[in-house]
Amino acid sequence: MSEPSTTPDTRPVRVRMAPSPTGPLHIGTARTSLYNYLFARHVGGTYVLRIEDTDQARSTAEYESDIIDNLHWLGITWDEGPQVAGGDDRGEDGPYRQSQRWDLYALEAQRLLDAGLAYHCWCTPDELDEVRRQQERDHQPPRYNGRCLNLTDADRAALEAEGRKPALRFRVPAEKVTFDDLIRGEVEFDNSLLGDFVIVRADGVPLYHFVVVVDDEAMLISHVIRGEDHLSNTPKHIALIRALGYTEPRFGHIPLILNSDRSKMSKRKSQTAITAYREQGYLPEAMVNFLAFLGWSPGTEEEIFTLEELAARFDIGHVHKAGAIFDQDRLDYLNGVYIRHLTDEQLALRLRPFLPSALDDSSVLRVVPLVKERLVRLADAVELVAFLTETDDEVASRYDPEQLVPKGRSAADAARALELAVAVLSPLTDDDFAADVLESRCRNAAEEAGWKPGDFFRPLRVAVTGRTVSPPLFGSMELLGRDRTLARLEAALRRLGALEGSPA
RNA sequence: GCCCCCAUCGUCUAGAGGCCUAGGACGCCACCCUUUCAAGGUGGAGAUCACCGGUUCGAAUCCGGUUGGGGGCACCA
Repeated sequence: MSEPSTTPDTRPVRVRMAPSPTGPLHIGTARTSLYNYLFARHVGGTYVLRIEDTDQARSTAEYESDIIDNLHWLGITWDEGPQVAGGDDRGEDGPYRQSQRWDLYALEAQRLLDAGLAYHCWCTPDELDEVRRQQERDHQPPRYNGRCLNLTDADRAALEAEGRKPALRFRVPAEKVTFDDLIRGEVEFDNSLLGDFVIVRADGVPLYHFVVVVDDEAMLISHVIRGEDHLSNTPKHIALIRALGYTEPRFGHIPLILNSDRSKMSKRKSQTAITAYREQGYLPEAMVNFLAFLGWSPGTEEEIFTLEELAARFDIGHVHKAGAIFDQDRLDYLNGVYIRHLTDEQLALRLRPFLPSALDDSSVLRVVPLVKERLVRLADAVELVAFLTETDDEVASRYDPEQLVPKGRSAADAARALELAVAVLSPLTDDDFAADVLESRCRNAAEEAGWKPGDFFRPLRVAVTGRTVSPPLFGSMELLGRDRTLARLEAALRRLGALEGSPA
């Protein structure tokens, strides 16, 4: 087994995140980005963002924007790459989109070809498929059989004459490869099991395993921190690094985020797009805190950390080896914690985009104290305050005698409670219509009627909000205002009256 | 199939040979508070540290094997 020609650790710390814009920012990519960010910030290194868009057929500008926007949303910033700090591309080693770096790849591919370390391959997909199937039948590792390695010049000329374009295959040295993973320690692979792999497609497009190695060298990356799904690909990269005479970076493979069935987290089984969580009103602070703890902990019992605190504490050596299931309940809990930590003004600002524009800014601010302790996600506020923007008729259409009437009471009882409420509230002016006044009047009325407050309030709540679950009743009435509150109480009363008039 | 990685309550985790009759948090259950729902408070159930062997005076922690799970093996990334 051969040793790398250059020692790692001689470079200043530079890490990179290399998302592929073939889909919206994925939870797993976000977490890998976060760990790279924390690692870089912890040691004062440089963080590079590189867009891996060699697969032009699947990459789109929309996905690239989604990835960049959501990374920004999470608070993750990079020193070099596209839209640094939300502005222009910046950095000395750009461009930072692989689709703009093809000259470099072509040059490096030619070097390998000239040195005899790579060769043209004319095999068709069908032929390769057949070989693979045969190998499976023979219980052999599926790998390229080296057919085009032994072509004569005449063979080659004949194939070229047919007008066929060759792919370029890397000639993998049959040797054992060892590396010291930052998280897993010493790992050994036998590259003789690998088979020569394609590094440039027949149409001239360079492939991932090749470009990742070329770019990491060109961008002087010192530590490659990525998902465990790349662990088995690392020996390929190391073989390429050696063939090209590059410096071998340190590798660190972080555990995967898992579906509840412990398979790699996927769109099929989980919600994987960061955007989706953002749209439901998860806070970026909660998301970051949650993601950081999926595979890492500071080794104490503290669990609420800001991004800055995480960067100060983060230690790659404490990252777990085993995968972690994405636990929605825990995310929900953390999100609630972060929502409650916000000031009313901050929460109002965050809630603004989720609430209807019919609710003006000052109303949003007034609504905050009523909903703050009840929110898991920001979007939950929509249903909680819907009674404010719904018309009286819309609310009335929700009235259901089952809900209007408290357990163990009759419709007549419920009507009586509504009548009493109207009686004690209607004398109030609009200015006097404040929660504490409303509450004391209604409590007195309940007491005089011999009702438990909870039972008495039930028909009022349903009348005013159209729902059995609502923000605190009297604060809700205050926000609604005198006239609308009374109109709804009376509408509910009519509903109950109609009920009594009809046969049970 | 081949190669590699992994293994502490349902889940996220603490644990770096004695501090562990295994701690915290989420979730769950009960009670308290209470105008609904939440939030908050108190308490509880929940892990023979996957299994088997070894090393050691002593192992959740070190070693080997077994089992189970996962990942990778593309002219995708």
